[in-house]
Amino acid sequence: MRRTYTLTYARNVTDVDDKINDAAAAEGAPIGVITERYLKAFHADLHVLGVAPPDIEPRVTQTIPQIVRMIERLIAAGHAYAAEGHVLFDVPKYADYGHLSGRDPDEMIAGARVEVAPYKKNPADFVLWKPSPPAIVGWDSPWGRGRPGWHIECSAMAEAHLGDTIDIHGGGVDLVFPHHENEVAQSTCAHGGQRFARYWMHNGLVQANGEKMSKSLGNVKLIKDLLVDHGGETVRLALLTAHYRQPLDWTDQLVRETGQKLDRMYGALREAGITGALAAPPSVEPPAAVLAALEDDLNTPEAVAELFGLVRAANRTTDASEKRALAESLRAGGWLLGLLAADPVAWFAAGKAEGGEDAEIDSLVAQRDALRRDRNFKEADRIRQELTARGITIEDVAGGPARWRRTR
RNA sequence: GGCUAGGUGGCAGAGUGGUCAUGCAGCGGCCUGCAAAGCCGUGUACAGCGGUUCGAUUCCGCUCCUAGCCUCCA
Repeated sequence: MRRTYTLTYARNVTDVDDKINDAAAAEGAPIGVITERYLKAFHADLHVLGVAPPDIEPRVTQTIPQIVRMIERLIAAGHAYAAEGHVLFDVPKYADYGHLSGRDPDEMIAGARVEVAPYKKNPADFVLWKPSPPAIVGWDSPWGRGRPGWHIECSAMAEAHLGDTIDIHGGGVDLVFPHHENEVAQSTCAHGGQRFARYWMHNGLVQANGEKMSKSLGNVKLIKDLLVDHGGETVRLALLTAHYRQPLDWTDQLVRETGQKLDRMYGALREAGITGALAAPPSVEPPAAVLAALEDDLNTPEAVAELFGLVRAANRTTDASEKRALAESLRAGGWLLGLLAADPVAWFAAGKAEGGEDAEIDSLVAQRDALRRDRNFKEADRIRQELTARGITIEDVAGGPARWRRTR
């Protein structure tokens, strides 16, 4: 996006809610200790995945005055009301409620299953501010000591940092209702009917072996656990396998095939003589087809397919300079996707250790090279068989020492 | 039950009103001492039933199935 637009990327952090409060109470620590810990881990994981950091990362606890002021405006405009220390958004007063998520407010009210709090004028009304008992974190407000409800914080942070209207709002599909619906309602009503977001990008969810990841099912995959077994680049490409709006089923097969894909790409770079890691944007222009795929609603599967077109072209040509040019184009395309920046030789050496078993394998491969030079193929093949059985694939190189890698 | 998004070749996964996705796996060939890697070739794939059209996987309707949300979790 930055190729075409001046971009400000903001990512809100909700660093106070009832789950955090519960965790803090359980540990006897202030909420800041809990949120700081998880935020750090979150940042570390994203860094390994090659996710670009936001320009600004506002936090709820630093936005309380703006939240209070926004609630005051909503009350003044007749879109919210205070009751028993709570402030609630008056849903029926906002005619477009339900538009984003395609829901009919009347039906939702009729189908409300949850017990309706007595202070609500309408079952669909949601909390903007709620009172905090002394044991729970709270801030002074015109309605007494309390804390923000879920939803208002995002409206207030967006307003404080990006203005009344933002261009693109992202988030998981699971947040469309109620969170984003409520955000639209609050922001639109606080801004005299001004449009809140021009575009919404809702990403599909990652599933695990065909079922939803959830704590209650106990099948949640943490990024840091995935990274123990696989490189960040492999996890990243695996996540880019499906279009962002589609759900993605996380399986062992997916990860294995993703490793094979990267082997194929890095193999083409290596054969073309590309060396070293790429630390800064490449000077070569990215392939137009890759750029076009990404600019078309972020079609990453299409972009990756275009990358493979370059792989094949580079592998096919026997002209060294053409091969090199295609490989550099491939790498420039990979850069747009946050891929292929590693040193190609190092890629295939990843996971190899000095000494130990790997030193022994090195030695066996060298022995086999010598046997092949003596045309003692019987003995050379015996060593290869032994290594194959140990999960090692050998690639002979004409006029040089053989390469080996662990079989995927 | 309501809403939303989907059902594409063995698997994963794009896309399109009328020749090609792509990757993995399979099969045949080239290369190789033999392999691996790579290259070349190879698949009556578009849930079912109707409709629109000269022509539909692509548009419309219905049916069946799946996932998500409407509730926890994130």
